Amino acid sequence: MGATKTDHFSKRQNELAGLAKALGHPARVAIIEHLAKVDSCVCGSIVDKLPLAQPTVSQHLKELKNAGLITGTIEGNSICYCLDKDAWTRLLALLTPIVNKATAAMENCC
Amino acid sequence: MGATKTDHFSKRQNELAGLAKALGHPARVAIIEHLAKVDSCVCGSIVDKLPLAQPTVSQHLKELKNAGLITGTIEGNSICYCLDKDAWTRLLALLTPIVNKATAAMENCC
DNA sequence: CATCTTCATCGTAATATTGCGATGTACAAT
DNA sequence: ATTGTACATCGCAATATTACGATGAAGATG
Repeated sequence: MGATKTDHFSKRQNELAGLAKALGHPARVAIIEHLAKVDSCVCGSIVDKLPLAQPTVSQHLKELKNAGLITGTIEGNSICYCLDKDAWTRLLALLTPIVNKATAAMENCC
Repeated sequence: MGATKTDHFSKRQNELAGLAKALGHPARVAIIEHLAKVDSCVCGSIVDKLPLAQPTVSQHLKELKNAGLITGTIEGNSICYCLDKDAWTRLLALLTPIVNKATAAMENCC
């Protein structure tokens, strides 16, 4: 065992888990926060911002791209990374109802 | 290698990564959604809702508790699980600025 | 063309996660 | 006291993740 039983869960559950999993590493959070701080696309220079070797960063960027949280457009010799609007909107849409329930639940609860 | 270099990143980044990682599995999303749907604490009966064996569910619940997303109170023979208001509020607070930037960035971007 | 820069991929080692059977613990009920 | 129920923990096997050196591919630059 060790493989996640993806097929036993709903599409929605797998979608949220996939997005959350992509965010579930500080290096990837750092990448995302950097893109958010710059407030636009970033061509190159992402490796320099992280305390990790280039292949490792490349791998993290790949996972973020696979999850859909960022896009990468080839820009001459380097690559232009950008936050993906739709994915982040979707993530918030998936989380908000849960957060609402979580904050409301305390009333009639332990 | 293989160990996450937690100490190279900021407290904030590790905090968000930790919360996201806990959500990064469909079984744990399913648990959370169940708690949200019921809209109050749930004593027992969580194992029955998942297509996983009891020790596996117990482990997922433990991770959610460690991340702080849920609380578990001993209630006689069973345990009362509940969404943790503060953690979810915090998660939203960590994500919102990023989402705002993500939705705004498309304007002046690739 | 030769070379540099930028990023991806391969291969591999270390470590973490996932899943479950077996077993343990604690309270409840008879 | 014995049995049952609910959950946790242990131990193991299968798989996934993390990290990086070495190497490869593609455009830029001299």
